[in-house]
Amino acid sequence: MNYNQLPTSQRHALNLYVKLMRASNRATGNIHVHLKDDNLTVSQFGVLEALYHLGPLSPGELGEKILKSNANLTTVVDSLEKKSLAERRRSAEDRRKVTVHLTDSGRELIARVFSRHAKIAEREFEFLSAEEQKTLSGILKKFK
Amino acid sequence: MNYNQLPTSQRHALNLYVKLMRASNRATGNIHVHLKDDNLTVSQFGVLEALYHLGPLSPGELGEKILKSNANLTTVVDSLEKKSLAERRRSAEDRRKVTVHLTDSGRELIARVFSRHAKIAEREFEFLSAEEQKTLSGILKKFK
DNA sequence: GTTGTATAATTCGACATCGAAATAAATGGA
DNA sequence: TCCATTTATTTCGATGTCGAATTATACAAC
Repeated sequence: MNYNQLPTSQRHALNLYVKLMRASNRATGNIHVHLKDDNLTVSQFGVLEALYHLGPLSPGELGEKILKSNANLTTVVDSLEKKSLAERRRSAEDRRKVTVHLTDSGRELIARVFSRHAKIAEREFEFLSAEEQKTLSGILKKFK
Repeated sequence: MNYNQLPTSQRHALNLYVKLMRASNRATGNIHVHLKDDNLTVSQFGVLEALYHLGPLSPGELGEKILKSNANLTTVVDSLEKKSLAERRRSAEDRRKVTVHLTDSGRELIARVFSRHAKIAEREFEFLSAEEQKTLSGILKKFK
C-alpha cells in the first residue's frame, strides 16, 4: 500500500505529523538523559519546575501544566515527597484542597537542574538560525 | 525565581521547547482518541502502520521506526499476535532473526484505521495555511 | 572443533501512566 | 437539617515502557 494514493493535503499532514513527533521525541530524549543524572523523571522535573517558577500549585493545576492525568499526579507528587523534594499541604478552609510546595532541598535541586536544562535546550536548537527559531516559534504558537 | 534572568537565547530555546511539546502532545492526544475506538495503543498503531507501508520488518527495525526500545517491541508485537493482527516468523537461515508480518485481519484493520488517521491528521493541521505548513515542515525537517 | 565476540530478541524488575471507581469535603436547595 | 450534586484528590487494576541481564544463534580466528 502506498501513500501516493492519498489526497495531497492528507499526505502533507501526515508528513508534518511524523516530523513533529520526531522533533519532540528528540528533544525529550535529550532532556531525559541529563535528568537521569539526578534521578528525576521528565514528569518529576516538570512538577518541580512548575513549582519553582509559579509557586505552590494543586495537583490538578500541576496536571494541566505537565499534561498528565490527575491520577498520575498523585504518583509523581508521592515520589517527590518520598525524596523530600516537595510536600503536600492541605488547605484549612477547604479540606479537599491540597497544594504542593517545594522543600528547601527541592528548590536547591531544581535551581541547579533547571539551569542545566536551559543550557541544554539552548544547544538543542542552536542548529537552527535565530530567524528559523523565530519562525518556528510563531507557527507553533498557533497550536492551542 | 524568574525566567528573565536567563540569557535571551536560553529563554527563547525554552519557549520553543515548551511549544514543541505542547504541539506534539496535542497531536498525539487526538490520535489516541480515535485509536481507542479500535482498541489500539499508539505503539500498536505505529507497528501496524509500518508493516502496512513497508512490509515485514524485524522487531529491531520496528523499534527504530516507532522510536521505542527493543524490549518494548516484544510486548507490542505480543499484543498484536494475541489479537491476531500480526505474526512472527523466524528466519530459517539465521534463527536469531524474526520478522513480523501482518495477518489478513491486521491488514484489513490498519487499512481502515490508517485512512481515518490520515483524515484526522489533515484536520489537525488545517488551522495552518498551506504556506505555514510548508514552512513548518521545512524547519522540522532539519531535526535529525 | 573450540573459543570468543557480535548480534537479535526476549525476560525481568521497576516505574509511569491512564481511565474508572472510590473517598472526602463543600455547597445549594427543599 | 438532610440530601443531591459538584469538586479535588486518591486508589485500583491494567498496560506500557525502559535499562540491564539473559538466551540463542552466527561467525571468525585459531
